[in-house]
Amino acid sequence: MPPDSTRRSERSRRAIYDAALALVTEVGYPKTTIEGIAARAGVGKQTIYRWWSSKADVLLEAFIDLSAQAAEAADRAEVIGEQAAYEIPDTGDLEADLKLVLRATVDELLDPAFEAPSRALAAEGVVNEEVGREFVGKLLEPQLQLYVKRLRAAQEQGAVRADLDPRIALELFVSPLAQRWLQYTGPITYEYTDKLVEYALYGLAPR
Amino acid sequence: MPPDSTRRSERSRRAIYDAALALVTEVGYPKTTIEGIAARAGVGKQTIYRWWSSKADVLLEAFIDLSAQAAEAADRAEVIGEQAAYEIPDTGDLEADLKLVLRATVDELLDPAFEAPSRALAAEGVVNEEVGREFVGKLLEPQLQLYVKRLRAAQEQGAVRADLDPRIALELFVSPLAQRWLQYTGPITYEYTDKLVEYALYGLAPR
DNA sequence: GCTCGACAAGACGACGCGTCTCGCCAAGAA
DNA sequence: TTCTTGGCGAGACGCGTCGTCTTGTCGAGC
Repeated sequence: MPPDSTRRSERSRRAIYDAALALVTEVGYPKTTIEGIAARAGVGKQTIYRWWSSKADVLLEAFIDLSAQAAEAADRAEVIGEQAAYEIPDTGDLEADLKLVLRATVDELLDPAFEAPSRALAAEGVVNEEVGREFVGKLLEPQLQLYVKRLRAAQEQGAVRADLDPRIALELFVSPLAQRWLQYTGPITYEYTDKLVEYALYGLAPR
Repeated sequence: MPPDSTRRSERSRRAIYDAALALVTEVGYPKTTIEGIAARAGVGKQTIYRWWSSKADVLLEAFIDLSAQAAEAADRAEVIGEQAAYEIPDTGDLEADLKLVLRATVDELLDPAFEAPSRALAAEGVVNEEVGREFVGKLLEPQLQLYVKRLRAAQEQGAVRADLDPRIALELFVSPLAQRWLQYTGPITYEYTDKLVEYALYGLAPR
């Protein structure tokens, strides 16, 4: 039978999240062990096995929690443009808006606190379809839907062709950045993401 | 001191490649162990540790070998269009050529014999920069350079703007497919890759 | 005050790690 | 031919982590 969640220790849960994120950052995902997380968190191993099914599962929840905290903090501070986790700006200039957001994404991808855990989860997701789909569903796809929304607005404004599928269109500038980050296929710079936006909007063929 | 490669057993090398590829396909990368590869190949563990530094290293060489064999076979058969590992066709119609090659790539990505090992290596590469760079340098980048060559030809033909960087341009249609495959962010179909080519060539903005 | 179940701690057998020590055997030297 | 060399298959070894199980503690609700 499942454990009684009303008696669950919030203190342990938080300690486990913190320990998991710290260990992944410090020693890397492969050397992060359940035993290590338990020891660091001052927690019995059984407490981890009681609530999570695997190392990846722990890290996924820890990272979701971290993202939620970060989004909340950004929301409170009402900082626009630095890392708009909740919405993509709409100034009426699609090209400028996309360039701005992609530059912010570049900053986030290179932020060590986010890089280690998200790399670990992405890697696990490549080889473990269940983890992959959960990672995408809970973290990646919601971000991508922000682009869908912005592109739909652009279609109404006439800045993007009305017959295009926004969910595919966004991949033209998001996926190249993602691939460079995931697979080290090239450098990640503002100049690069700016070009991606330009190439995607105006096409490779001459006008 | 390094071992004497002139006395190396070719028989063992091949058996190790075969065992590694088979195990990754059958039980998955995480459950593939050096001990398991050795046992399956009928080989002492030390023989593996003598010539390779890690599980990823073994698999990388095994997969490179597999790819080389496949390319050689395709070359011999002179099959054009099904899986052109050596060159991208140039019929003068860039859109058609790219659609054809991307459709072939879709087939390859869904081929079980290639999928398991290449997923495993990609995953390892995400979290292990050294493996990642080797994977890219030896396997991925050579493939991408075929697109660079084809796009350069298209630029000379006037089918692609002369001021674009072909190495970035190719990412508009290759990376989205790669991301969907790696991260399960969406279905992979011919219709999808066809659209990628169209969107990339003619742009998102109205003409 | 009593019960119940999560908790920290850690013992347990299983297993893969990477290193090592054995004979065995084939190729080149004497 | 005989001798030497070094990779070879096999597997023992100590170590660390796995996931499970046991023990005693503690706090919340009846």
